[in-house]
Amino acid sequence: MKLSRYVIPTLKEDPSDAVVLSHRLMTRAALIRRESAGMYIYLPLGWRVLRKIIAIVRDEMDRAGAHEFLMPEMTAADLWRESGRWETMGPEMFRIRDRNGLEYALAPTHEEAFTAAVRGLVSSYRDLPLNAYQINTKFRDEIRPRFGVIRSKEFIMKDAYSFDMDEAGLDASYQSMRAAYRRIFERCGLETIPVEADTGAMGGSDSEEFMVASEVGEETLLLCDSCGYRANREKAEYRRPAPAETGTPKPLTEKATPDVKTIDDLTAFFGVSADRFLKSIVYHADGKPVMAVVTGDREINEPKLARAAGASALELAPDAVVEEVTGAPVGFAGPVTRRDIRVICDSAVRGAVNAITGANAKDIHYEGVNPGRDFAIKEEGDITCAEEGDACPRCGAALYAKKGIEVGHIFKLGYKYTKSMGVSVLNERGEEVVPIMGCYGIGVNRTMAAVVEQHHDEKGIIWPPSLAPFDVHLVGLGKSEDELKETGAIYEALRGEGLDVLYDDRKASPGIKFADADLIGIPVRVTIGKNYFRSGEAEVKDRRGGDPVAVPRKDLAGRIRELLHA
RNA sequence: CGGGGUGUAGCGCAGCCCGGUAGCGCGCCUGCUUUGGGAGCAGGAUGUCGGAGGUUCGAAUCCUCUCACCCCGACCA
Repeated sequence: MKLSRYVIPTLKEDPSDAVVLSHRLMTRAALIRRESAGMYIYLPLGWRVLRKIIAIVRDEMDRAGAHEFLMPEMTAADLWRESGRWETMGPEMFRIRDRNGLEYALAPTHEEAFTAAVRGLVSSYRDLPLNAYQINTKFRDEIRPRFGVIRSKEFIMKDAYSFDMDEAGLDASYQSMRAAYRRIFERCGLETIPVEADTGAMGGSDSEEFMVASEVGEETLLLCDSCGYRANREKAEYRRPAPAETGTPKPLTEKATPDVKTIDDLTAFFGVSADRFLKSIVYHADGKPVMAVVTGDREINEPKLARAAGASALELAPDAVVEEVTGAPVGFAGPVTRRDIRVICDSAVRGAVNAITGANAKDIHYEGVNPGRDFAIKEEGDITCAEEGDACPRCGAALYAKKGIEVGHIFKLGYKYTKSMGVSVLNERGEEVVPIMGCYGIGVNRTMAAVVEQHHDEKGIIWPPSLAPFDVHLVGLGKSEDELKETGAIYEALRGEGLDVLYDDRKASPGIKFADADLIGIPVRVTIGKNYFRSGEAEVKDRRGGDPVAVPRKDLAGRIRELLHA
């Protein structure tokens, strides 16, 4: 490709709206342009990279025995009503109507669509296992699109759905996808950390996310180097320390605490550490109020709480609801006073002695609160977040935290969709069996951004050869007609060798050409300039680093190949 | 949705407080000279100052409404 005829509007300055590095570099290197909030144009260069990623994903999925489909993006509302998600998906799902008033969703995911499709395609155990996938656009009305292509309203996802006769089959499908994912990310030059994950709104059991460690990651991972435990903070467990305070129980007393509401206020007011308090927060779990009680030094983990409550939607209750169920303004809630509200306690609450908690009355707290004596613990479980420094649930070593970008997610779905949507096949004995599902996603655009986050320097992107938009960046510095002709001949010769060449044939200064080459980040740069016209040796430079090497023309293609495979 | 902020040339920004013919840098076009790490000189083009309404002799600037976008918090690949 001749650069003078291509569309590569590189930018010298950072775009003002880009805060993360991958977004800045991808915009400056002319891979993407923002179209509007959360929507991006992929320029020819960016689309080439996406296609490389897609090709790797497709190759590995096919190798793992999955079958590629192409599903409609517009999915009929009835499909979603069958699974019950038309009601539960919420505003994240774009909903539209046709001229007759029929309702559709712009698919944010395709469980229903694939389940319905497979329902009509399989009838016998001989048809299973089946793993169906597609590489297609997803639409999500994100609360807040962010970080360029990392979180957008419209993105390309590879989503796969496996159907098996039984759990053993599902496990085999799951493990096969797990292996394929490892290969995919490895081939993309991405170092990923697989972590245990929550299954979220899709519902299911086993679940792993593939994370790319990055400061701009929106996920927090808790990791243990000593035993290899790795989990998303939403899911991470931790070993509880033995209760520190084991004094004798004191009587329950009221204490006036005017305007003392937060744990920070309380530690200052009482002059004791945060773990001495029982923090009581009122949530709405599927619209019903639930009080979560944890020790004051801990953060409530909402996914864990939702699971403990058996709720699919969980959010902080509005202040008015808090006042109604506790009889006090926000800041004075507690589990002691009898109220008609469901209470879920963290497992650390049971060990508390002489704790302090809200008295469900304005400006009053209780001291000397002893669980079991002053209130009954009816429901308890782990509903708090693990923190850096907590003990690993497996080996007890200290966990440490890292930020990560989620690029892939695999999980065992179970029977949720096959049951609700009535999928069944006949087994060997002619009995109806409901298949069990697994579900596997990769964010293609996000993968691209994650690669840029992981592979760059101060000058620009450094593409892994497997994803690079071109193999070689040929910089022509010649001026005379003969020199231009000679450079053009080298360009054609390299193309003839089967290399993808981006030929900078512009009439521009060397500085501009080198700067653009560094910014765009094609793995090998070949310069045809003074040295070549003097000695017949081209300058070959590895974008990853190292000094340029002089290479005779006849050895060029071979040398380039070596670098691409290094 | 709550909190903070920004909309002025393709990009990055100044001008706004204190109203008076819209500017700078980069990029773009023409010519000459240059050119192995973002060249020089000369000339040139480009704006409904986000939109609507208002105040005023006069609005990028003041007022009201509105739209869009960005950043910080609740969702997920």
